[in-house]
Amino acid sequence: MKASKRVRALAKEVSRERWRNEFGEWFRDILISAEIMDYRYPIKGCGVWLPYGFQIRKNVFQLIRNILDATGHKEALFPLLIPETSLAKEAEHVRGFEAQCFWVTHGGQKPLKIRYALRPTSETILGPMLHLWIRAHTDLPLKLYQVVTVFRYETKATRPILRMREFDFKEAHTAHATAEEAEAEVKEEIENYRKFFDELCVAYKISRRPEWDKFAGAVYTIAFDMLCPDGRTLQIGTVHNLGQNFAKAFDVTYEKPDGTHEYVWQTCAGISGRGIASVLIAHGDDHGIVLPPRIAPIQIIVVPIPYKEKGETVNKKCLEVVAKLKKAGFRAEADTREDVTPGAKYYHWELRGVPIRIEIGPRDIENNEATLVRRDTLTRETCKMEALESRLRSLMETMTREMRRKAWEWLEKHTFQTSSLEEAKQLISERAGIVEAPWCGDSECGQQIEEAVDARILGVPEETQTKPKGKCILCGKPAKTIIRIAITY
RNA sequence: GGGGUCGUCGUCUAGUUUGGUCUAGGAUACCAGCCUGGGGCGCUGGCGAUCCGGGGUUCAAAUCCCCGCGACCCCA
Repeated sequence: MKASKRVRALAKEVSRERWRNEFGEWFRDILISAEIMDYRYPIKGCGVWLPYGFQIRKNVFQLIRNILDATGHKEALFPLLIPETSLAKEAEHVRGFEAQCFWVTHGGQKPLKIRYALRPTSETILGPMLHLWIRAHTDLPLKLYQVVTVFRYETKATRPILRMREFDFKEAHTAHATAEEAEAEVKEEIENYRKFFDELCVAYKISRRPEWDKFAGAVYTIAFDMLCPDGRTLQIGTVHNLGQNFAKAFDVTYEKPDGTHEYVWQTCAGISGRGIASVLIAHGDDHGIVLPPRIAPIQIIVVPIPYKEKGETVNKKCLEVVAKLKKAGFRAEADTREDVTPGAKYYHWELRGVPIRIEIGPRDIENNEATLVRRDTLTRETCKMEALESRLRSLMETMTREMRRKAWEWLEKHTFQTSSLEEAKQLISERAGIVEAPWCGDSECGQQIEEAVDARILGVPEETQTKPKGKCILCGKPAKTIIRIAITY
């Protein structure tokens, strides 16, 4: 057992056997052992973000905040409670959400006259306020976002981070004067999310969800999906064009320059804690998680390799290096625990995904060097002390680039094109990944495809304009589009 | 919505079929000390479980029955 572990550790390719073959268990274990989330809270679907996980989460939040700020979105904070009367205003919306709401029914001992829902999403919270705030075209566009937790009463398959009853939500809400502006905003949100996931080095497919699977109350829904190692996809971000549906429900109108009035055009977009999960999943291996330097709470861990009487010198050197790196803007720390061997420290920090490890021992000091180890490849190199900072900077860039490339390669390798229903079925049953096939565009037919292959239709590719060749995979009529099919989380 | 499997130290697990030998065993983690130190070192000692919660059957329940909570899987 120990021998095989050692061999694995020193092998050229970092092992991903468990990551691939026992993904569910791998993910669960990693959350606890890497100290990201403790899911043992006594309510189903609720978990505790542990300090290390919370720090990752914080860095991811900062990333999305920066991106939204840069496109003129203003952060705000709306209330948690929704009066039932508000939730009920948009017919489709309430139909989609009322069954998954937690309801506040009492104040103290007294039953409430009007029940309150804990927000499952916030469109109907914005509604009454937009009605008050928006008077004229000069008030538009209005671009807001908030970072909150939302609540959905999942009855069955809850999973840590992937499907929780309480989960964090970075939701953007916008209102515009024209349909065209709303449409442009949707494009902008998609670009924002691209940037976001590119920074996280996560690979994704962007699909226009089919009619029967769009957001309740939206005109259309664009979704980002990633592929998990077990061949199932995970929805990690959505952008919705709401048209005037909510504006009509909440009577949100504005005065045009010519004095007439019109309902506003709205969009909304959201990314949940799954955004964090996507990073953990995309880059994981049998040693643990691998964090892109951009979001790693600790970017560099310095491990002293003390030898008997030289222990003092080595530790001193390590602390010196850390101080220097901190000054240079790196998030660096030294692991000077005395009762833990260097090897144990390697495993400890690899599990937690620290991008770069620096080892400093007597040999390094003698040569005025440090030994650097990359977390993604576990490859070693030595570096002269005076070149350390620039080398670390370039290493981090290289790592980020290669992690991104590796993730995309993996996604593409598990995306299949076929025009045969049998083959699609086969691929899906093998959990091979995402299947792309020609489709006639008919909803009825689409839902029959879902049944036939026993999987979900993610939708029509949004990022490419691939012309479909041939006939619909099911009914044989001329194909109008490509659809993506996969087993989903 | 329907069906199934399961719940034992922090974690993983033995014991449950056939109630008594369980004062619940092991591994790992944790704590103390010694020894080490370029990939999970070793040794010694220690802490740690009213067996998910509640009720029932029985002389006797981790073990059988019922309800609840929670986890996992399959089907719709």
